[in-house]
Amino acid sequence: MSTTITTPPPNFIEDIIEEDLKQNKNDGRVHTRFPPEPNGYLHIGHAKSICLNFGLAAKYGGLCNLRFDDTNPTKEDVEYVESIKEDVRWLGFDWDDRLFYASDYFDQLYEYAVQLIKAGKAYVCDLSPEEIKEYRGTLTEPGKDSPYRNRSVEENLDLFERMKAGEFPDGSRVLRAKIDMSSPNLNMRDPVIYRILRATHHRTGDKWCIYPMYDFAHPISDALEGITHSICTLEFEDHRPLYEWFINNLDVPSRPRQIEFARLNLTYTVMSKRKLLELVKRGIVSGWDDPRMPTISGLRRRGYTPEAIRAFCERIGVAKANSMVDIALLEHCIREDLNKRAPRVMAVLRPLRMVIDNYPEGQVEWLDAVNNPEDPSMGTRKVPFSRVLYIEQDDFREDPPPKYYRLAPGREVRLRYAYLVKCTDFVKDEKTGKVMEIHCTYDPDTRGGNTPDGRKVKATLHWVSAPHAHEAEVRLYDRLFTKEDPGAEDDFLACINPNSLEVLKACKIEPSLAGAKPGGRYQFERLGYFCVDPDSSEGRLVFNRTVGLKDEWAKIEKVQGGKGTAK
RNA sequence: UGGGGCGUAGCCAAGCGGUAAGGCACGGGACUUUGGAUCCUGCAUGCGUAGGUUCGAAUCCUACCGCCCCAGCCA
Repeated sequence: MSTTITTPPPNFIEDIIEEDLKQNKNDGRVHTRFPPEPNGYLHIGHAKSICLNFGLAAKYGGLCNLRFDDTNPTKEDVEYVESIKEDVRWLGFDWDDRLFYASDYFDQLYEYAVQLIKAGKAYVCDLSPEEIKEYRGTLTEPGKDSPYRNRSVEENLDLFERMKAGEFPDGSRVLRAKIDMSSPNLNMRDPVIYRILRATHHRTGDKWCIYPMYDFAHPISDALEGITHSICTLEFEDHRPLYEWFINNLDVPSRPRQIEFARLNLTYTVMSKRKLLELVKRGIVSGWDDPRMPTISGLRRRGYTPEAIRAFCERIGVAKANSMVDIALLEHCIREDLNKRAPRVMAVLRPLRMVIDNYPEGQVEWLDAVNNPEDPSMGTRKVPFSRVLYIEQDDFREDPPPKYYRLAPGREVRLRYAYLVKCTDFVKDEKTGKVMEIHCTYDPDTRGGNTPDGRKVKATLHWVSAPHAHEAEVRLYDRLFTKEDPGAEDDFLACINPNSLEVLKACKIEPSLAGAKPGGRYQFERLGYFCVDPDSSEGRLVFNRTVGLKDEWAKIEKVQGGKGTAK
């Protein structure tokens, strides 16, 4: 029962595809595409779309293209295309030789525009941007025809040719589709399909000074690639009639169908590229790959796995209702994955010195520790034990609150894989009142943590042998925003969490970690999952906390209204 | 007060006329050398509201209510 593979519930897009397949539309082909604009880094919301598009293709034995929607050179950059390719690949998807760019089709797009003009279905309009807006009408009032709407085919052809040739200044003229200025759908009120824009394109350089609009380029690009199901987000629903208008009025090689689904929203973060860019530009985060960012590169650096992200995308489902997914689900997915795969290791984040008074000075024992109790094939390792250790400050209380069953004066606990120790004394700094050191005695009969007499202890603590410990820096992350839906605030920057990053510089880690490589993921026992940050250097490792372990005590403490140093 | 969508538990989400899947979260318990993991267990007489059709309605019909999107030469 626990091993049943949970198949994701069918979604409405699969229903549509299966119906199309049944009717043998598109000769039974399924061909999707993921069409990012290279104007920012990919985020978890894009991951949903990527998993959907590539997943659908895989499920139905079809193909999925990667196509950059690069029709606006003023906002796009190669930096972004490179990062996008890397992220899609990292997520585990492969577009084989089907890497395309809308800019690949600029020549054909131009010819299609000419085709429209010749059919009397497009015209060059000299209205200024402000005038076009006025003529468009409002939500409740129809627009009115442009005075240039009835130019002759010849004049339009000539003008459009000259637009291309660079004879007119930016913004002075546009090419418009001639549809219906009184349509209740604003997108159908003679939409602009080409504008004059002197900008260097990251791929076509200065070859063009006119660029097609999304609404024109997208359906044609889809058709040229033989896309069968063109999946996009809800805000394009109103554009579907226009998408279909181009498909129906142009001599294109195939007839793709647009389907819309609800984009992903996650609690306690923002997903708009504009807002993410702002966080980067203002230096609120260290970059697009800051581990607090919901970007793919941020999640990767944070220690998330592609498997966890894919599992998440599968569980959230695909539907048309706007929704906001609890970030706890994402955290659940990474814990679930790492629990099975991450080697366990002991690390002390906030060290407290423990001296075992009856343990022989200078003696060292190398004890066996299990690498992953979830997976015996991962084997065991040796960890050094000695007279002086570090334990977590939070694992000792001078006055233990109710339900606290870690170390306290007179109490006995187990040191994981080592011995049972009893606290006999502790040293306090007179000025600060802070506990500086604790003294214990150990029971030699409990080697390995076993109790031959059947004696029970309520707590098992992690520890690191002081003389053998390596030092490391650990970065603890918390949610970037204090509000569930920062995007809904007047100023999303006003609810930035000032404590979203805490850097601990003097952490103690067990020596087996010495050779850890950037990207390596571990469970620090009892603390959480951590991964080695690229900032690590030869002798000094830097770890990012991916996610904490579930923490029963933290819950208890919270309802007790306790202080607690952790978190 | 134009058009396009969407309303099933705290959050996602199945359900397609035969009597409300699943996951997350949350609560209870078992087990435990991680207060982890795992395992049991509880959690919508109810599907935005009100009517109607039907032996039977979350599913069909009508009306109403609420939320989202659209007036870029952005995508």
